[in-house]
Amino acid sequence: MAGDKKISMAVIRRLPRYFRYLYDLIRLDIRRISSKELSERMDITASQIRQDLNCFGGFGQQGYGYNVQSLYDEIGRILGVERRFSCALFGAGNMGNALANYENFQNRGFDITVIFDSAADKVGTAIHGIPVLHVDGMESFLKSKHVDIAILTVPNRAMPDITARVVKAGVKGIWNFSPTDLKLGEGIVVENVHLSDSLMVLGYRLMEQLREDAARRK
Amino acid sequence: MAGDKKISMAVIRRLPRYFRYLYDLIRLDIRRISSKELSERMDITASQIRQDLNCFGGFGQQGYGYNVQSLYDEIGRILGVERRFSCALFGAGNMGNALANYENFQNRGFDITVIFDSAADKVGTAIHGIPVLHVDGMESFLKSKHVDIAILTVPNRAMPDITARVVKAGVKGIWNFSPTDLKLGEGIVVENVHLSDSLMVLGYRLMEQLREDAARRK
DNA sequence: TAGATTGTTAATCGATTAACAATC
DNA sequence: TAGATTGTTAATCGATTAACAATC
Repeated sequence: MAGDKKISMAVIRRLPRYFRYLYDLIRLDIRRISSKELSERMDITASQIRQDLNCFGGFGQQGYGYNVQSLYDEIGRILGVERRFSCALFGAGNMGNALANYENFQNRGFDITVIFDSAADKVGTAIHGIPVLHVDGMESFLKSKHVDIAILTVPNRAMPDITARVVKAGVKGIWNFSPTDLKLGEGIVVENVHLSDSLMVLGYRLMEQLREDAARRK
Repeated sequence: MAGDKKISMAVIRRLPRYFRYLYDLIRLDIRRISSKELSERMDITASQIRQDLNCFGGFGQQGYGYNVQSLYDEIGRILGVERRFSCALFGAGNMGNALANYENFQNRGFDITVIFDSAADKVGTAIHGIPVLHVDGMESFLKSKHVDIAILTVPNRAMPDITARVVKAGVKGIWNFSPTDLKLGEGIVVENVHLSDSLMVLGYRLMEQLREDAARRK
């Protein structure tokens, strides 16, 4: 049922993955798919797929399965790909550069409208056509342009100041690339991309794997 | 007990976070901490902290708590920060550039020893002192230099070819920045960084938040 | 010793999987 | 109609939280 009951984060985090797989199916010109077939492609159980989708509504048809295009559209709608968010990128370093140049965010409804930095040689330039302004002037820009999301790629030491200021200026979402964990009040949504954490987990799992390989060889 | 029973991924993914918080405590010159105090800082339950740590051994002391430095050392050891992995970076685009310039991976024991690309204007140059070689020659390099990890920042269309080749050349871990989900055999460890997925989840949660805000205002 | 806090077992909660009646 | 496959309920599994005896 498409009720209003709270959807669990576990389900939400799987939605973009469904979205990607369905897009692939469309490109392969596959028109319909059963939870069974999809489960084999995605390597999750058919049960989970049906449970997940039924959090949002009955998108399938008994005896038939799911129409690929309409399921894709539905999940896109749930993820809100048609709405647009205005984003400000903080930090014009290497990661900031990479994100500013990444076309894909546009397609997903995220417009990076400004980049803030404090380095004199960067302020006044543009990256991928996006103007780089001095961070001192963020408040008036964020408020007047109604920026929804701050993308943070600033050094750790700058984090407390920057986060406090963007939140005060009305930003509601933060995409955080710094290792700092943000402690913010209610009503601010934070999504972390902790690259070092991810790499360390890879390292742990790799060591574990190598230990297993060694044990098997014995 | 420091047994050999399989540690769950949920626990492993929390380890880098403990590691970061303990490092912060060291810098604050805090010598000991109880699970209660740490739980308040990290916003998780004290019970969970004690359960997590006890997967690996009894690091604390009744009536005292945990010694910050030695707990930091223990978790570092579990995460294997002292071992070194040899990494090859594929793709000298914006993301590749950002990763090549990121000092922090070195500190965590990951050495990027080579960058592979196919663009004539990039091959033969160096990024952050790391040589950019043509991707055609990857096999001999990967094998002779015993590369452990491939960091993939290549376009989607190049993924099937590149992954097949790095695995064949003996790479055991993949840090994947492309939206492609890798389907690999047993024994290859893959850690994904799906930036678009993360951003879409942020978008979903933000819409949800805005709906709640609107409901509250009524 | 008394107080504090761990290590660990038991209880609870939530997420995943299995089963099957409903229905296309 | 018969076969297929969903939507949904029930069972299982695993992770989190609570409780408390052990012990510093």
